[in-house]
Amino acid sequence: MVKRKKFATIKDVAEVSGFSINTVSRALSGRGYVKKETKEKILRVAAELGYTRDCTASALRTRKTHLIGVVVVDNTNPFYAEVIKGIELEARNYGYTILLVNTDRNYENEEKAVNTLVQRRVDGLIITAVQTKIDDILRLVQQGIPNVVIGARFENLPTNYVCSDDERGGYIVMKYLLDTGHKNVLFLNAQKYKYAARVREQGMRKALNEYEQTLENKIEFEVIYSNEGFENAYETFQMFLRRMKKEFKYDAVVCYNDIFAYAVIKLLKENGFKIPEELSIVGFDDISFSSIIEPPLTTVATDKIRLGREAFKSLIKNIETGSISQIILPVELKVRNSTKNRGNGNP
Amino acid sequence: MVKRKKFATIKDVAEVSGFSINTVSRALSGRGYVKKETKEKILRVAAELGYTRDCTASALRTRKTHLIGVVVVDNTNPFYAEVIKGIELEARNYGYTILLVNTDRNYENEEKAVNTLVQRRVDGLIITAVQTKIDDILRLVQQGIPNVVIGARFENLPTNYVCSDDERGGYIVMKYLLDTGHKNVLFLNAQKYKYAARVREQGMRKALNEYEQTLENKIEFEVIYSNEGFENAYETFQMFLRRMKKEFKYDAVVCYNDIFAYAVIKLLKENGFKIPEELSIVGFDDISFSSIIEPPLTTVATDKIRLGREAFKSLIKNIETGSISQIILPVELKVRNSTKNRGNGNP
DNA sequence: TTGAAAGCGCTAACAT
DNA sequence: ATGTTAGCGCTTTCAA
Repeated sequence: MVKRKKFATIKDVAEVSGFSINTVSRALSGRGYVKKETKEKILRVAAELGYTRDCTASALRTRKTHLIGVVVVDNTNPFYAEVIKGIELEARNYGYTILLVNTDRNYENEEKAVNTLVQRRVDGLIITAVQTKIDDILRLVQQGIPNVVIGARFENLPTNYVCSDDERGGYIVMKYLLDTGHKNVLFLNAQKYKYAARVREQGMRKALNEYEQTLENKIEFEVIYSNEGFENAYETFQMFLRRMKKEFKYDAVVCYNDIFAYAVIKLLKENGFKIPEELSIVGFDDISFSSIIEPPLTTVATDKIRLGREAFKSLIKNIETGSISQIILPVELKVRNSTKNRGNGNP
Repeated sequence: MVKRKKFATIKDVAEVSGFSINTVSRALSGRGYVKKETKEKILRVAAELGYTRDCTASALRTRKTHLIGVVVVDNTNPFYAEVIKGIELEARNYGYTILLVNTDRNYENEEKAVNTLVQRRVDGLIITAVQTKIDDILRLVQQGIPNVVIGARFENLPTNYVCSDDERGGYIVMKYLLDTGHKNVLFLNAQKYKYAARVREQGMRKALNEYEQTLENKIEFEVIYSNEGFENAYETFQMFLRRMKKEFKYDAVVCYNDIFAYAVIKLLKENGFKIPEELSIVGFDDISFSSIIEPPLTTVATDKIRLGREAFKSLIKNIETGSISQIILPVELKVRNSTKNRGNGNP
């Protein structure tokens, strides 16, 4: 085995170069005055010795680790994967490195994650919360530890958050469906403890109300709820289909996210439904597979990389200036082939 | 703004509890002798003061950060996403936290990533290498910094690696196609600087040779190469199709990975081919969408979460004992609906 | 069973 | 422009 070599320290560099520890420190960090030739010599010696700064030491001294904690429900979920990518990209730009922890949708894990990250003295945290409980986040706020929550809003709290405009997302989906002549809409939503689940439904109902008031037109709208994940959605929708038997009357199924939509599409195909001929399917998130699946999925898109970048920028601003930012990113309906115009809509 | 509170230190706990710093340290870390009542009192005081251990300080003193660096080409790639998940899961079990850095398939980024992680004094690194150049990894080995490479083998070097049995993967794919009566096989491979690209092709050729020797049966086998990613594969295959025009004669297209396969399926569908009626498609990796895409994709599966876990365990073993492990995980052909038996095969 | 003191590698205040 | 010194919060001898 190759024995791990001890790293050279600034002390070593000082001894070899003949300057003091302090001068070496200033030369290497670029802070403070050093004569040009001195600096050159020090840098040369440092290179010879294979010196690399020890971040653990400078972190202890300066109380800045340049580390940020990223707590996420599941990094394999394509939505979070892109958010993480955005965070990491921006963090790297700013000289930060991210500590990644998954919670597997479990609040206890989330709490543990936050605790270990605090122990590690991260400069701040970005959290996509499980949302069944938020005590851990409240505690962070109370302790004054910089943090940004992604995908949920705490309306009355002075906390940073970044999320997409989910109410508008729900609104534009419903409006689009009504405008294209759909009369029977089913919403396969996620559980309501999720912020996005609540407001997407709100947005849809808002569009529905507006439409019904202007047109005196009766629309069927039903909502069912599923736990997260392809399997759960598949099972929930399968049960629903069975209960409906032949009386399945919907001409559109809106799904809480694209993964739900994949489950719905799969089941409907298996049951002989033609999409979009017989009914339309809509998702949320526009994850990358949605454009290559069959049929390509109509969905409400958010720029997930941007979501991540904004979250990081919001965090860094909070770290540096203490200012709070609450950011809502725009959404956009991507109309693809899983929906079609059924005529006779709102002109 | 809520001012960030200074964290309580063991010194604070010592003063309040009336014991020495050292005793407090032992009580809190669990190392060394402390009387039961003393310990209880100390723990109580620590809790009152909201004490949390400062990892940056203990890392400096003990030279163990309990941090590991994970360098990955792109965390949004479903393959790597699962590998990361496996690493993170196992790391969390062992009290380690992962630092994640993307390289965007760029060697310079990989080198920078390795350098910053070394500066941060991670206890070890897990790297899915870009593979255009491996100097950075050689340097790690030479410096005696524990590391594990995922997905590539350095045959003559005493380095840790974990990969799947790609040669066998190629072999079983080709064997399966021949056994099910395919006569014209196209392989849309990745560029050959990739280890997996080379050995998958080798495995396929091996099966081909065995078959031709026993049966005196002539099989057409052609290989084309694409850069990584859906778009590149799409473009490469599109060019190929155009060049072929109407003379596209293959009854099977094997793809370097599932993402390539999605591109191929999309293009073939767009050009009116029926899958699997007219030709079979096979991928590698079995990422989660492969079972829900249309048609469900036949592919060579590896347990990616396990790949990640094994990588971490290999790393930790190397850190603790210095032993080298080279692990090759089994592969399995998942036959789904993108392939079919064309009869007249090897009985 | 507990305490005193040194020191990990770095930075920052102050002195020269 | 450079050096001296103290100290970040913890662990680790060693001594009591």
